[in-house]
Amino acid sequence: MTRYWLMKSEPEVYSIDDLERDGGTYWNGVRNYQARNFMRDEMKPGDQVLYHHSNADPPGVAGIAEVTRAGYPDPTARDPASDYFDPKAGDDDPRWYMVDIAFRERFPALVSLDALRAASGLEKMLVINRSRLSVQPVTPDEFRIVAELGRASRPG
DNA sequence: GCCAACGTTGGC
DNA sequence: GCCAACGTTGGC
Repeated sequence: MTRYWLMKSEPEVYSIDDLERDGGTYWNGVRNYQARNFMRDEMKPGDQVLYHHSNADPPGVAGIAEVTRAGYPDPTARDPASDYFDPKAGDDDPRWYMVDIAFRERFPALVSLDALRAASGLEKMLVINRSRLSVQPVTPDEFRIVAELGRASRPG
C-alpha cells in the first residue's frame, strides 16, 4: 500500500533543487522519536513524499519525492565527528533511522503555507497544526490536493 | 532576531 | 513518575 508523507528540509541546507541535481539522497539527521518511528516502521519504497521547505521565505511544499529505501540505521548517530552524533546510540541499538528518497517532481512554484491554509480539504494537515514535526503522514486526499495545487502553480 | 510551541532532560 | 528548566524549531 502506497502511503503519503510530508518531509521538511531547510532549503539553505538541502533544497528541492539539490535533490533534483543529486537525483536522490538519504534522509539522515532526524532526531525526533515520532519522526523516527515513521521512518523506521512505516515508510516503504514507493511511498510518495511532499517535499516541504521550512525556515524559508515563504515556507511551503516545493515538489514531490519518493521513498526508495525503507528505514535503516542512521550511521551519523554513531559518528563522533558528525553534528548528529548521539552517544546513546550503540551496536545493539542504532536508536536513529533514516530512509532514502529520490527526486520525482519540482512544482513550477512553491505551494506556500498560506496557500495550504487557504485550500479546502487541508484543514487537518499536520504541517499547519504541528509545524515542528519534520516527518509526518498525509492522507491520500491531502497529497492529491497539494499535488494539484503545485502542478497548477505559476512561477512568480 | 524574536518568541511561542513543544520535545527532552534530570532532580526529586 | 512528575514537572520545571532547558534547548530547538520554525513562522513571523
